[in-house]
This record gives sequence, structure tokens and C-alpha cells, in this order.
Amino acid sequence: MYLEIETNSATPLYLQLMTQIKKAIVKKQVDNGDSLPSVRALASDLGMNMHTVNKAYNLLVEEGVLAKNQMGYTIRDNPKVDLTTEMVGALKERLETLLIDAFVQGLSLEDTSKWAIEIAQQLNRKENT
Amino acid sequence: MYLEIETNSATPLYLQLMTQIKKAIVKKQVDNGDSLPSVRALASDLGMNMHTVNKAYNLLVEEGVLAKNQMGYTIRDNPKVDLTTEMVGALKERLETLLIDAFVQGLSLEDTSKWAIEIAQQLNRKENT
Amino acid sequence: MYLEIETNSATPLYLQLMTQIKKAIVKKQVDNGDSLPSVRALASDLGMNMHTVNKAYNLLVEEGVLAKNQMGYTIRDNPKVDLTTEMVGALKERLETLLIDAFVQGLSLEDTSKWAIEIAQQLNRKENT
Amino acid sequence: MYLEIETNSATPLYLQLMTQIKKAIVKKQVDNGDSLPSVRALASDLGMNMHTVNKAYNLLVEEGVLAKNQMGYTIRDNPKVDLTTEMVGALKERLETLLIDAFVQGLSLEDTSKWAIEIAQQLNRKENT
DNA sequence: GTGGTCTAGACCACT
DNA sequence: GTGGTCTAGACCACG
Repeated sequence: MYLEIETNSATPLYLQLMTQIKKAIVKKQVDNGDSLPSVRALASDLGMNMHTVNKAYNLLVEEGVLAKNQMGYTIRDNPKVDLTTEMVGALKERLETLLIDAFVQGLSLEDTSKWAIEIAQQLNRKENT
Repeated sequence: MYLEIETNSATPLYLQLMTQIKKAIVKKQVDNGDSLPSVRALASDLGMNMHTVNKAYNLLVEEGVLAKNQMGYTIRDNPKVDLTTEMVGALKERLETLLIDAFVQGLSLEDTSKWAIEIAQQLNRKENT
Repeated sequence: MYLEIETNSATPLYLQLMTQIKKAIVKKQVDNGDSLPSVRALASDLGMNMHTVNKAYNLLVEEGVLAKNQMGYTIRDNPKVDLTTEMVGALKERLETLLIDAFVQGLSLEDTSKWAIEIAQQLNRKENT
Repeated sequence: MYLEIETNSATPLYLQLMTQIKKAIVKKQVDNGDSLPSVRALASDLGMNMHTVNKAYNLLVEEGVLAKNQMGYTIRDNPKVDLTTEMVGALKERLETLLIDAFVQGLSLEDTSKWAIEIAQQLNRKENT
């Protein structure tokens, strides 16, 4: 599992970390039950603060993406928790603002759909690292 | 132009204001050249501070959504001209993380596409308020 | 003398008016001694406030570009007042910040010089309107 | 990096600050990647308010002169990429009004060119402070 | 300790 | 009456 973190980015490190882990799951570079590096190990690997990794892991547990046990954190792929209406609502809202931003710049629904398809294809293309 | 602001929201007021204004443009509730309420007037209307509105207005000018002259701010719906590569890149990145979040929750590309279509239809449905 | 004023511009109207009048002088569309439209007339012509025209005229008198007498304002071309060191200093400062802005964007002295020559040629090309 | 701010100047503090920082970049007193003083530190150094420095920094980020990450602001001297047509247009307009102002005072293109060369030489003369 | 957001209030420039 | 600038001080998010 390769996690790509950009130190020079305005988006918070813990958020980048969260999406990178999710991305690895979506790309099937990790499987259900796989255990993640320890907080300390990953922190030193990525050159970031322990607290930052910890925060990301804990939020992923809340989202149902990771499981926490005595030995550490593991991937929790298939048996996803049921989609709360809140989560769906939040996603739809993000989608709406994204579309508004696109439309106001003169882009069409077709343009963005095309992008979405491209991105989805890239995510389905399994790559090991 | 009805602007819906939620004081108890995690997203900053000025960002909410920006999307609400863009939404009004996309929904064609306002037209090119229409002038916006004065910074201070809107601020007191929405129960927020002048500087917050000011920030939103100025950012919208930078995005090319509003125009500014000596007498205030006006809608600039017309030829947006150059979509910077950065802007497209930023939109694509937002779309990617959105899709990752959706997929990891078990949603499919079809699900999100369906939502996108619904949202786009609502945005095209002209509503006056 | 054609004066081009852009209502939709961030630069103050009185400043636009001042440069337009100076431009007409530089382009020799008006000559020394020519009288200018009255404040009221010009104001209604350009659709702006009397105070605004008045301010522009008075500042041009201060700069030595216009002369004021009982009958109104006249062009004061050739016998320019001596260049105060302040005025030269101000021009040099404007030039410096302009060059800094250009250089920091990756432009060279040659680029800007080329522009300056083009602009100067256009200004020398006498056009009557 | 020495920043020269004049409190008793007609030009706003945040603009002065912006040009001073750009000047330091052009004079190569700072390099790509160097980090800038924190908003609050610089503010107290220069005897101005945090928000004023903040505004200058943020505008410089938009101009592509600074980069922002979680830990603060850094110099971004490198490939500025796309010079927007707007930016070029704005510079040319500033140059035109500057030339008009110069010509109407009896100065020639040669005079101003000479100044430009002097200024450019001074900017190329590396000075550390 | 870093920046981001929001509020409050003052003064100035432009029309 | 419009926005622009500056100050002051508070609270929050990130690392």
C-alpha cells in the first residue's frame, strides 16, 4: 500500500491520509482483514506527527472503514456499515456544490460525467506497489 | 434571490454565501448585470458581519463570477473566458475524492451519476423566490 | 476629443477621465489653448456626476495640464510647468513596482520594453474623432 | 529579507508589503522554498495588524508568488506557469497610463526607457540585508 | 505555534 | 450610500 502525501498542500494531512487509505481499498491494493502499520511506524514513515496518523485512523474507524482491536487497526472492507442517511446527505451536498462550481464556470453535466467515468476507470485499474 | 445560510454548519459562512450566490446564478434567479445587495445591507440581512460578506464577494470576483465597479458588485454570468488548468485540476481532484468516499461506502458510479442527474435537473428548474 | 470611460471598471471615474484627457493631448487630438466642455456639459455627456468631472479638471490644473480662467478650462500643452522632483520620483516609483510585478511573473525587461514601444507608437499615431 | 514599509504613504500597507516581498524575490534575497515569517510575527515586527499581513500573503498566493501549506507560507519562485491574458492586459494598461502621464509632462520614451534600465539593473544587483 | 474565521467598530475614498 | 483599509480581540482547526 503506497500512500501519497503532499506536504505542500493546503488540505490537512489527516484528510490526505484518510483518502489515500480509502483509495488503496477501492483499488483493492489491500484486502479485508489486512492490518495497517502501527500509528508510530506510519508516522515516522511519512514524516508526520503521531497525533495526525491517530486522528486519521480513528476517523476511519468511525466511518466504518477500519476496525480497531487489541493488536491495532485492520481493513474492514466488504461488510460495510449501513449507509446512514447523514452520510448520503453529506455526499449529495458535496456533489451539489461541486456541480454548482462546475456549472457556474461554464462546464456541462456531460463534461463532469465524462471526468467521473475516467476517474472511476483509473480507480478500478488495480495497481500494486 | 434567496440565500440560505446555516449558522450551525461546519462550512464557513463566506463559503456558504459563495455557493448560494453561484446557485442563484445557475438557477437563473439572477441575470447578468444584476447588482447585488450592498455588503453592509446583506450582512445585516443575514445577521452576519460586513467583512464576511465582503470576503465572499471578493472571492467571487476573483473566480470571475462577480464584477466590481465603483457602485458595488454585479452578477457576471457572461463569457467566463479562460478556465485555468488549475481550476479544472482542482475540480477533478474534488471529484476524485468524492468518488473514493462514495465507492468505499459501497456506492457505485451509477448511483452517484444518478444523483448528479437529479441534482442537475433541480438546478435547471427555475425557481423564483 | 473622444473620451472613453468604462463604467464597469474598478478604477475611479475621475482617474479614468484624467488619463483620457491626457491621452487626447498626447495624441494631439487637442491643441494648446483649446477649451474643454463645461463641467456640467461633460458630466451629462458622460453620464457622471458634476463633482467627479470637477475633481478631474481641478487635479489636471494642479498637474499643469489644464489652465483655468473665467471662461472655463483650457488645454495647456507646450509650456509645461517644470517637472518637480516629486513628480519624477512618483513616476519612477510607479515604474519600479510595475517592473517588479512584471519580473516576478517571469517577464523580462525586453518584453516590457517591446510593449512600451508599441504603446508609444500607438500614442503617436494621430487619430481624430 | 528587509521589508521597507512607509506608514505615512497613500498606498495601502498590504500593497506595500506585497511589492516589498516581490522585490526581495526579484533581487534574489530569498529563494524558492524559503519560508516566510508567521503572519503574527511579521505583523508585530512591522507594527501592523495580523489581518493586514494575512491579506498580503493570501493575495500573493493567488498571484502564484507564495505557496501555502499547513505550516505557513513559503516562497514560490519556480515555474509560475500560465501568465493569464488578463494579467498581461492589466500590466499593459498600467504601462500605458504610466507612459501617458510621462509624455504629457514632456518626457520622452527614451527618458522612461533609460529609467527602466537603471531600475532593472538595481533589481539585478543582489543585496543581502 | 501555525493559519482561518468571525465579530465590532473606526476612518477614508469615491459618487 | 457605496466599498476599502486597518485595528483589536476571540475562538477554532491543524500539527
